[in-house]
Amino acid sequence: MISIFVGNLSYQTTEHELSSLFGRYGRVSSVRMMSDRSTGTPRGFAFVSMPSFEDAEEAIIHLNGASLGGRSLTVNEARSKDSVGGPAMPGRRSALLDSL
DNA sequence: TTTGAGCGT
Repeated sequence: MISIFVGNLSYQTTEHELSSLFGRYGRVSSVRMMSDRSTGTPRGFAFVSMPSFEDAEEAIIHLNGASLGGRSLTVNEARSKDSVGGPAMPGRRSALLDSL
């Protein structure tokens, strides 16, 4: 399972919007809109999970920089403090680096 | 408006 970070979202954007958008390029497993944990303030980003690297790669390449709700989306492999060292997992090629 | 949660060691 691959996690994809989607940033620069409009506050109007819904999980359903993202699901149908990403669904054009691959199989969407789940979409999570994030907001501030304690205040509930929208944080303007979301995570989309996809079942395979190929699905994620297609979605990232096609949707990074795309326009949604008047904003330019930021789309790339998710990282978090638990996945140290950047977007790609060890032994895997990064869709982003591969497309550059 | 840009990387999710926990809080211990």
